Amino acid sequence: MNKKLTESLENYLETIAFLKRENKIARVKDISKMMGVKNSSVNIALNVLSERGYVIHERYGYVDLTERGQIVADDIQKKEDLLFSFLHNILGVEKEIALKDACKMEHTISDETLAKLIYFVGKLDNKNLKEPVKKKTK
Amino acid sequence: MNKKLTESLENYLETIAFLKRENKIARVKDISKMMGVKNSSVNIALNVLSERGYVIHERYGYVDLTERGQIVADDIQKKEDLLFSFLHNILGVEKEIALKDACKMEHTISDETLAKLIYFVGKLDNKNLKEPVKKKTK
DNA sequence: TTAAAATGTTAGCATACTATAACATTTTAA
DNA sequence: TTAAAATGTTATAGTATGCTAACATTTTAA
Repeated sequence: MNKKLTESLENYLETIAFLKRENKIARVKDISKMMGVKNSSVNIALNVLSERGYVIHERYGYVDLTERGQIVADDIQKKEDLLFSFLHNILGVEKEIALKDACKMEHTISDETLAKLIYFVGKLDNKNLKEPVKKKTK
Repeated sequence: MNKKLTESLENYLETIAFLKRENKIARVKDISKMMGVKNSSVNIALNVLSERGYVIHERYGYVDLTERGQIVADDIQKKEDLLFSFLHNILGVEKEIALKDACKMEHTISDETLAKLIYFVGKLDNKNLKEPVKKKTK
């Protein structure tokens, strides 16, 4: 059985995915710097993520995501992007705050809410771009 | 200095406030039952909340909120209500899931996002109730 | 090519939260 | 009014997360 990842572990995956996109590789030091934690904390997290099949990490070597780890990272990134866009572009929340809020919410939002939000955002776009909104008749 | 409360401690305050509203009083057993934890866990949380001035709890007696505790509980409840309403009434997320999501988000949403959401919900209501929406002219 | 610097790892400790089990107090009902 | 039941508390332990300090390895630059 595979327990759900904690928020912290999800953040490690997300960070590793980001570093791989940016630098092609991810190192312990980059991860700790980006996340504001110590190398030792990164190591411990990596051990857990390795055991559970989300990352590959050879001693003193680079850190890589397994397919399973990449899938989780992509999923979270997708949530973050949508939440950030909703908060910033639709609600008008300031960039930094919108990002901070999105980074917390991405770990807790349910698939159902995510789906509804995607639909809602799409509908809003249509309204704004294509036609005036009609009052819904009861 | 007063550190921010953890999500867990905020939940204890929220539950105590709920029980006081419903039953006039809050007891350790009611709290543990509602939160799905053991009495011993409640006790430890109450000790922390007492020390930090959020609750009053005499040994073997009822649990009460200080003014400070009540203010925090009210604040969180306000956030929960707004988030639930947005998720359920506007996005159309099913009741139980909307509540579950709101109960997580209420601990992380920033004041800025909260304010923007209140404004947005108000605007939507106006649109739906008073007049068709005009496309915003650039 | 080797010593210093940079990076990575491990051991031991701290905080937050929850649980179980043993014990204490209060409430209840016979 | 007192024994049983209900409720509350404490001691001890486990999981998750982070830190510092000591140590190991790799990279670098002289």
